[in-house]
Amino acid sequence: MPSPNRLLRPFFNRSTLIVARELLGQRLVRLDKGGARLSGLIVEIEAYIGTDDLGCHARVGRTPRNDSMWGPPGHTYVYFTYGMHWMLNFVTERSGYPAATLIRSLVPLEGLETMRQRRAGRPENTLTNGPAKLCQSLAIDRSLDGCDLCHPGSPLFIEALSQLEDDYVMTGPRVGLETVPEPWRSIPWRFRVHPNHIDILVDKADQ
DNA sequence: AGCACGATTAACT
DNA sequence: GTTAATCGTGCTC
Repeated sequence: MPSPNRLLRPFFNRSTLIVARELLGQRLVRLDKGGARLSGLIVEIEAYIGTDDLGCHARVGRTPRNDSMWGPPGHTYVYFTYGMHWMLNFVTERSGYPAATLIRSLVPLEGLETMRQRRAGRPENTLTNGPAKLCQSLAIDRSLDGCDLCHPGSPLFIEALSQLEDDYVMTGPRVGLETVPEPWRSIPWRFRVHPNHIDILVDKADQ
């Protein structure tokens, strides 16, 4: 059953910075085993753009690991790091150009019981407030690498809500790039929903 | 074949 | 604030 407001290919086939900015406040939906809906609002996201970006995995060229990032927009790029964590990205821009957005944090909306089970023993406020934590709660791993967000019936997609006003968007340097040379280390390609606006956003999404 | 390291997290002082 | 966990990946020999 196609979702009425699912974001489609043209949305992702644009400048990565625009896509990242506009994904803030949108609802990420994961159809779990059995079809149960797990979802959350995207409140933190980062952009990784091309082979010149020394913070981007594509800096080493096309490899089996980062292959999805070079493919068509609107697909996932899911990778494994630190020997234990999965990370979720959405591929942007034209096919052949490697760029993606890293989903760093969600506010959980649906399926919290399942998320709690997968994050057993951890505090309630740590279900999806980190790139590896949200992948654990949503059961995202290698099997979802290359998944087409725009394909009807896909187990992962974005439901469009209203666009966030600029007043509620914060930008800054990307996280975890301390060893990356400037300007890439400090370039403000991290986007967040202002903390004071998150409750309002959740209330609107609940309507 | 061997090596150094990572778009992180949790547990520690 | 510091550090261990843990292994796939890409690089060098």
